Amino acid sequence: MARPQKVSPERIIAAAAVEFALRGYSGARVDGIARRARVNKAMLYYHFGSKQAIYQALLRSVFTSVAERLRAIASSGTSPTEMLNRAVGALAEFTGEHPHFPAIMLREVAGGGTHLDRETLAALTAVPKAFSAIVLQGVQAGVFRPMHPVAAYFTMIAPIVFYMAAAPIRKELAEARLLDIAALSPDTFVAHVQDTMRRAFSSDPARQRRSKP
Amino acid sequence: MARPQKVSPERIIAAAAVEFALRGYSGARVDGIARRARVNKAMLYYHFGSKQAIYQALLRSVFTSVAERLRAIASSGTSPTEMLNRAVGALAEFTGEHPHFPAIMLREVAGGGTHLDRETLAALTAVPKAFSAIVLQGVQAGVFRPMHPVAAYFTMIAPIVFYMAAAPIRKELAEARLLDIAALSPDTFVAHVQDTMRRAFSSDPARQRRSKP
DNA sequence: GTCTATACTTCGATAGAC
DNA sequence: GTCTATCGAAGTATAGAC
Repeated sequence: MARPQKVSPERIIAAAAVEFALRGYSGARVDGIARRARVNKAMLYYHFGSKQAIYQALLRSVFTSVAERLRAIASSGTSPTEMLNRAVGALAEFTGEHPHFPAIMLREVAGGGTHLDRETLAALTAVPKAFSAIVLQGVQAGVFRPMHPVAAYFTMIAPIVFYMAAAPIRKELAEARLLDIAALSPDTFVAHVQDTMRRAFSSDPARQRRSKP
Repeated sequence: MARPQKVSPERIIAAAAVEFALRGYSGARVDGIARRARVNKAMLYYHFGSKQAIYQALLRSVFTSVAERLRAIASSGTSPTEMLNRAVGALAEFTGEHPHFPAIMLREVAGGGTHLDRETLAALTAVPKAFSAIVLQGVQAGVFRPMHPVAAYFTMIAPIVFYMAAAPIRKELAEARLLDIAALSPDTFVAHVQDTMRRAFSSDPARQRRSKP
């Protein structure tokens, strides 16, 4: 019978996601995280010990979730082409649930892993590994052309993450009438990436429409 | 006959590029920029007035250079497919000359343009506009499938910038033996992206090899 | 476990001599 | 134009009461 007050650590991580995504590691303020989580700043230090520890806990949580979704798709038993579609869709869907994910990923890549310990790096690595499993199945089945699975990973995840993270700047450019992108909705773009990846990965044009030549 | 001391503003911008790329806007230190540029900190304020002004000058310079290269390709008169190859190559080449460019771009996208004035936003916009000119030529000639040119832009630039910016983290993961990417050199990846984009943008399999069906 | 108050540090910016 | 010295704000982290 302990009670009322919601858990805390989860709320703190959720608040940290917003703060780090918006301002970056250095720009994020511990006070800002505390305010967003509606807990006292001392609580952050009580639960996590440091700003860096909060950051690492956040990244481990995010990357582990993403990798799990991709692994589920990789072991679903459907066709590689369908897995590819679902992988792109799953990333878009994950972004819908965690709108801060793309910016966090972009910032961490740009930061070169400076603030990460080995465990967090391992969690990050699980994402390309999960996607590689999909690519390898497609290549071995002959429906994808031979390619380095990590190269395929970069060409798939970068457009999705980049476009999604660019949401604020796209909005700003559209409103300032600097760029005409009214027709480019997120759904449209996700479909574009699925189409693009399917064409780019297919082993050859003849097989592009039928999986059994 | 003024003399000795090299110009300064250029040196400051070059130093700022390194500092901002490595640490992000908030993480970058004005003292750090001054030290890298081997000028006194007061000189930065004499020439630029504020940290933010240095940042904006840097971004205008970088985006303007990139846009110019793409525009040159767009008006070169070669085939759209060749332009596409050259655009990807030009971005890779630009990164070779300005190794900090990818991280700066990723960080700015993630930051949502927060630190930018309208002029800098316009300079940023020139990049997708220049690439769109290439895409539109290809679509009108029938060698590219119909697509939103800005969608095409995102799918092309994101992999290059993302992969290049990831250089430090790729190195770290490879050395920690967390990911096997020894075979994935920058040259290999650039060729992969060129191949991927050519396949993804082609109007249809039959036309992939001949421009006149 | 939770909060207030504060110690300690770092950073952006400027004053003022030369 | 260039430098040294420094101010004031803001930031991370902690002490200590409850």
